[in-house]
Amino acid sequence: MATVSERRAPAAQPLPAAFFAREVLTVARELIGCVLAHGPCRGVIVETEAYHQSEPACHAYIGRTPRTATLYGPPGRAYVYRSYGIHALLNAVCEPEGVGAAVLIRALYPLQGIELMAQRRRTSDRLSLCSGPGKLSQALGIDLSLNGSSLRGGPIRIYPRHPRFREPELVRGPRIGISKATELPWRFAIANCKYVSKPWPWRRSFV
DNA sequence: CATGGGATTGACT
DNA sequence: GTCAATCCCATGC
Repeated sequence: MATVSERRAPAAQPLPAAFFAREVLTVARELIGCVLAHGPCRGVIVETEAYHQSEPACHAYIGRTPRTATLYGPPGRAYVYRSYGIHALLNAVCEPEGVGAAVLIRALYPLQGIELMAQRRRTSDRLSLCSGPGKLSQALGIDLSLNGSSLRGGPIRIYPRHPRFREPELVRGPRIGISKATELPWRFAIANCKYVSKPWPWRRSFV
């Protein structure tokens, strides 16, 4: 008879840089269900958006500047920037080095470190702990100093979806909070998930 | 050097 | 539904 330790899956390694070096839309889709960790806090990624230098909603659209240097750098690093003067938004840099592209992590299903998250967010409502890009950064303690850090060997890590969790059913739609390239359906989320930043007003479309 | 625009959120009408 | 908070950085003079 198999023991518990034999039955348990081996400890997962963070996603390799090669995972992020692919097309940003592919990475945005496949990051759904993966686990984001910082310190004692962990959560399942339930919502993402893709950004690419070829479209004007992406910061990298203007070319390489001090601000966008991280976006054009090697894949598998964190691009963290300040939004509206208040919030730190976390992205995963994608595509080969030299291409400006990233996936914005927009919402998590909290797994571990929930008490600390609640303390930082000043709420105990689990649904609103990480249901937005600014919220999840606050909950996990992610700030601008982590811009450029590795998502594999740095303080922030992203782990693959646990094998015993089945592949999530996804929905897809236009990105939120942007004024340019609003027609692109580059937002992804787990279908019917209550932990996303905003519900899907449109009819469900499967990926 | 001055200005303006946000990949958001929470409080309020 | 409206709106302000607040800061980094790109742009233009």
